[in-house]
Amino acid sequence: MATIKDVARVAGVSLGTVSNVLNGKNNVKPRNRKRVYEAMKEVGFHYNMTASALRTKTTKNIGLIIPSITNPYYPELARGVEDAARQASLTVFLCNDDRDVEKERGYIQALLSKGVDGIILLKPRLSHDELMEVGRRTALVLGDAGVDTGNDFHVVNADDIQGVISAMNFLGQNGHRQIGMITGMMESYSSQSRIKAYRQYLESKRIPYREDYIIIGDYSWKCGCQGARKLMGLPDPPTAIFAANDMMAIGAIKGVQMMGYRVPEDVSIMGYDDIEMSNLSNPALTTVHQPKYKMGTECLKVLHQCINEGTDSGERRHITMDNQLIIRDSVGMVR
Amino acid sequence: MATIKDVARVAGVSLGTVSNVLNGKNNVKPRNRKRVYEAMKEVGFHYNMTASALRTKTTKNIGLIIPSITNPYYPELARGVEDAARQASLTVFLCNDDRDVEKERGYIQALLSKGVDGIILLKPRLSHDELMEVGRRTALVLGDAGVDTGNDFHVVNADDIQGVISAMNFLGQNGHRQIGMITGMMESYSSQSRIKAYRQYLESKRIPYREDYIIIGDYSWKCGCQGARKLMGLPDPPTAIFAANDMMAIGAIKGVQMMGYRVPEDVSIMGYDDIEMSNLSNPALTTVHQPKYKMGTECLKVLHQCINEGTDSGERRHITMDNQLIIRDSVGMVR
DNA sequence: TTGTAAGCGTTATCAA
DNA sequence: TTGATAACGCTTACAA
Repeated sequence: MATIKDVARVAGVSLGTVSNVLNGKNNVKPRNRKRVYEAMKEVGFHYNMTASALRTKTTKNIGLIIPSITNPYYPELARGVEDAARQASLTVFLCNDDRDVEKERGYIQALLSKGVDGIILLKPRLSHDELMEVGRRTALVLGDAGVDTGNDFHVVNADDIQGVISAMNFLGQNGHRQIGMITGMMESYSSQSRIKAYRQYLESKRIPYREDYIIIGDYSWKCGCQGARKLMGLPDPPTAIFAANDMMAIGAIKGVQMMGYRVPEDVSIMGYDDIEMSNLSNPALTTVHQPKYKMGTECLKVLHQCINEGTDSGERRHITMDNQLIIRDSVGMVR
Repeated sequence: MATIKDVARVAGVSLGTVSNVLNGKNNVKPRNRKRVYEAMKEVGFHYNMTASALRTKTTKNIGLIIPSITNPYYPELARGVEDAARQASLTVFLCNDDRDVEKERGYIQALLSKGVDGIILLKPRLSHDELMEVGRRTALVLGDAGVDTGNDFHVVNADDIQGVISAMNFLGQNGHRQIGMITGMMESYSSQSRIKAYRQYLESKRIPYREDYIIIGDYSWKCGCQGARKLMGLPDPPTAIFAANDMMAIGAIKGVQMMGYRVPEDVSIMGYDDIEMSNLSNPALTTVHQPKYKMGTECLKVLHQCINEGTDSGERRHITMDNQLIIRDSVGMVR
């Protein structure tokens, strides 16, 4: 493998000069610059970023840690960070941690040891202290992180409260007061804030909270299907079902249809996320759009700033992205 | 940042000894090994893989280049390579090339320069020669690659011919002889082989090939929707529609339903891929299952062998994975 | 504007 | 079993 040394020799210039043309410095005589380019071609030179990284302590690599790319929420987000990373000449390591602390820790250690310039960590499970330590070692941006992050981290969140409230409001406007909910896993921060917002809405409308209207789900469509069936099996079933993500909502549609109910004539279904498939369910799903791609680009933008400023510049950015109600066909007036 | 030099000093041993314990060599006295560990803790040592990579010329990083992670075919495949990579202590760079040669080339150059130990490239667009050059510089595994790869590369393919034939056979068994097809983009190798297999089936059954039964699609559900509508608008519409992927098939279901047709009573719809959503369409989609996750793990397995053997060990592996017909509810007997 | 040389943090070779 | 030392391929003072 040819190195800059070979290039220098062939071009009849010094190492430093070759390095300078490689780095686009303008303190090189055109004549020499040309010679260097020719020599590079002649010897078949390939730049070695590892060596550069060792010297400069920057790899132009970043890590993206998400629960799982197979969760339909994440491909778009990942694409967002990737596109923005590409623009910033960064390459991204993709890591799926399955929301498992051990895996998360493992990936972070690996990334750190590989010298990434920064890490975007979604739905972090690590303790505050551990995260602080990571933040000391590299640029760190948290996504979909809990409130307990205080002002210690850069955070990009979707506004779950606002999203849930607008969904509930729309249900309310359609006359629904008996609203069942299928939640996500309760250890998830966003599940908790979604259910909190649900209760908040109920209180504001003086609608009593009913334990039996709550199904704890796991974000899978099967769960949505079963959950909806359980809800509709109640002696006093809800007139609307709000699922904490679209997969479960689509499962819920399937579930109630299997029982012979029509959507939305007999029961309304509201989703959350607005994944591509929501257009395609039958009826098309009314849901809350999360700006997934935008969240990805935003995460990278913050990370990039963070990298350029150095880790320890005082201010921590806190970005909250708005969600938007998407009205399609799965919610109707209460019968 | 503490280095092994600091560790060595504090532990009162030499650099080499520290390196040896770090690399799990057993030629270190237990006593010294213990001292080293203590010293590492004391000085807060963090292993620097960049330095190691420079010296050993192996980064434990690999690249995965796919068209786009937002295409529902790829998350599962990516997860497969990631899981297998994790087991092999490899970290993976994710690159979306949108099937654009320039982007593909750009990513490959970047990965090469970053010293990846290998690259998994799906649906390659580069010329044979360029790919050969890449293969000379790093371990290379091609996925979903055309036939023109000859015996020059390691290749993992799904058996499109067999998959399409079994789908067509099933349609045939249900009495269908007028079968419309919505293809993928024609520059895609797998689109071509799918349509080839379609024609092959027709010939074998002595069914004339009809140009007007072919819609050129782009793998999007919208296209499936429009395509199906066009097909059903024909004076002599098909009794079954075979879409080259599930997204288009689900779009097709939606499209024909909008026209008032029932699936499968009035027209049957067959998909391809078996993405998770196919369970959820209404009716549930009959389709051909592609072992996406398995393809991912298989790609990595081959790459890993390839890395361990060195690039130039003669034999090129060629793996073809079977597809499997999944019978659900969108195909029925011809009326 | 160019050349020289030190150094980034490891691993590997060789001698002790 | 250990220690000293030379790489690995680049960047960056500093000197010329």
